[in-house]
Amino acid sequence: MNSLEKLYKELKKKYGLAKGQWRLWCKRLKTGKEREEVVIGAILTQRTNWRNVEMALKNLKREKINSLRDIYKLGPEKLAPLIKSSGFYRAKANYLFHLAKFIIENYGSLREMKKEDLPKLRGELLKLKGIGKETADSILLYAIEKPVFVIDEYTRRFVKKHKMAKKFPYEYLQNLFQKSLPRDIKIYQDLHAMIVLEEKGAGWDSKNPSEQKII
DNA sequence: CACCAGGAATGTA
DNA sequence: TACATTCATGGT
Repeated sequence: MNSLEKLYKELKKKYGLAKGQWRLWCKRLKTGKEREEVVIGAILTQRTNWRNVEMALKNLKREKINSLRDIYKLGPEKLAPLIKSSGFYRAKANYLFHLAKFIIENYGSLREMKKEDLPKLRGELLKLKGIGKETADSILLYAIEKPVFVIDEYTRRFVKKHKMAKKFPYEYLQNLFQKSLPRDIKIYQDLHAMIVLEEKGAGWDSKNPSEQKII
């Protein structure tokens, strides 16, 4: 067992089962609706805290905008004011609209998207404006359920803290995680989620645990 | 008013 | 390829 697998087991002991509320969040991904919300959240949360994203999501729900298809039909101009609280809202409205448009026009749904292979999907997502590696991989791992490890600031901190590497480019770290772990979507999701909890320190928002940001 | 929030795109060597 | 700089906004 390598050192990363050991860290994984330790985190699991700490956050698994007893304190495993975050598992509820993962289970909710079973529904297509929740997976679409992951896509929406992935864009809205860029350079913004999750609380502001929640307000935006609430606005969308109030207007009955619950799916990527709804966003596609709505258009960026009408979308922008609804997501104002998430910051950078004009840019994000465009990013999100074009992402929804891409998914709906080319695949129809996330479920259909999953049938395509990972490198092709990743390449397609990265071509879209406003979608970089972290956002693309978040969508791939949590919404489409492809085995790709997400590297974010929390992951970088984690790597530094445990002296797992001396350089920190995205692909290098991604490869480090993927070659040290079984190629398993669930493990990638679990570990990434626990790293976020661990590095974030604060743990769960007691008022609203199910909405805790993980991706 | 300063600073924060889990990025992305572009420039540069 | 890898690191530095620029851009983009509401909330507190």
